[in-house]
Amino acid sequence: MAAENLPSQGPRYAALIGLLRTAEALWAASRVFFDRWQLSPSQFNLLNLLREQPAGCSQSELSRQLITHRSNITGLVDRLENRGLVRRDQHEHDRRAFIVVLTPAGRALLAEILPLYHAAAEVVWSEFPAERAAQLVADLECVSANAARVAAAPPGGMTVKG
Amino acid sequence: MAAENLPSQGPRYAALIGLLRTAEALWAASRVFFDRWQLSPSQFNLLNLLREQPAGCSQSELSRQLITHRSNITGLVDRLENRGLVRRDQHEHDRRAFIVVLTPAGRALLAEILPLYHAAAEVVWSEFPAERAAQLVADLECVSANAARVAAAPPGGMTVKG
DNA sequence: ATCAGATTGTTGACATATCAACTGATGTGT
DNA sequence: ACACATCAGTTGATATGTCAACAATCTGAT
Repeated sequence: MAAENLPSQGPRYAALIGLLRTAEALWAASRVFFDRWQLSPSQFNLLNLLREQPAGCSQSELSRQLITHRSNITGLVDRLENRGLVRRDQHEHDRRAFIVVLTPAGRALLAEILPLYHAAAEVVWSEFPAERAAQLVADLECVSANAARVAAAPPGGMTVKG
Repeated sequence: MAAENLPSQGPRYAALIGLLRTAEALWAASRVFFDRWQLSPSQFNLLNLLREQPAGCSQSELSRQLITHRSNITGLVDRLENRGLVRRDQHEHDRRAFIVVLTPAGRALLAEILPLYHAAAEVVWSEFPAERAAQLVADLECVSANAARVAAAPPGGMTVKG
């Protein structure tokens, strides 16, 4: 009974488990951070994306850039619109589409958050020189790309062995 | 209008955004991986945790180890129990609690998954020597701990300035 | 022995995510 | 011009996550 449940079955298995756990912890920390403004990380990401695109964005374009499903954007924009942070404008040439834009209130909220966000980033990386932080992110992107590849085309065959 | 939306407002801000993005991508990749067995990453984590604790686990203990709310475990165990992968046994000394244990079917499913999971871990880390993979995870844990700290006690004061 | 305070698991309300199916509108090929 | 495919957004079903509130049970202090 002690021989069968090896705590770690290889350093790379352990590293992958650890990676997923810390990824989750990071996401949870960002949720705590944004709670002060009753914003979810997803809501912040959407607002921040709109800030970088002052002309606005269709919902489909938002879903592509946020790497999430179209249907997700509906409710996200609904709630942000109800709070007056974004607005749905009619698209000029396409009657199917909306253009989602930041309202002044949304822009003001971001102006309040971003300085604290930048300060938080400094603390988060305080033990790493900027280059090493960039290297860590690059390495993680490499790992993440490998993960996406192997998840889509797994090493044991398409589905189960068959 | 071009001077105001700087694409990156400092390397550490950019690194933090990149970190959260890749963390999300990693989690999404793991979801794709487990889809073949109609398992969510959370369901796999629960099963895998039970594998390491053959005597079973109360739901509260599961929630602590999986870093999630108690109420989450209820539905998670419900669905796994409906599929016959885990079982709720009565706790001997505490009539409030259940002991959740793997069924033989759950153990068999893990035995099918784990070799593929190990193989996937090898591919994911293929460009990194094992030591460097461990270093990356250690660095990420450090960053993640800093993030949790700064999220809970933000640098700009408790709530907003005031 | 009893009562106050924790703890366990469930429930309900809600936010976020997936996917399939649907309505309209746009585009394209013949 | 018409048929067909594609795309935009919404909706409903479901899974996952948060939190607050509740009943039942355990624990400890008096």
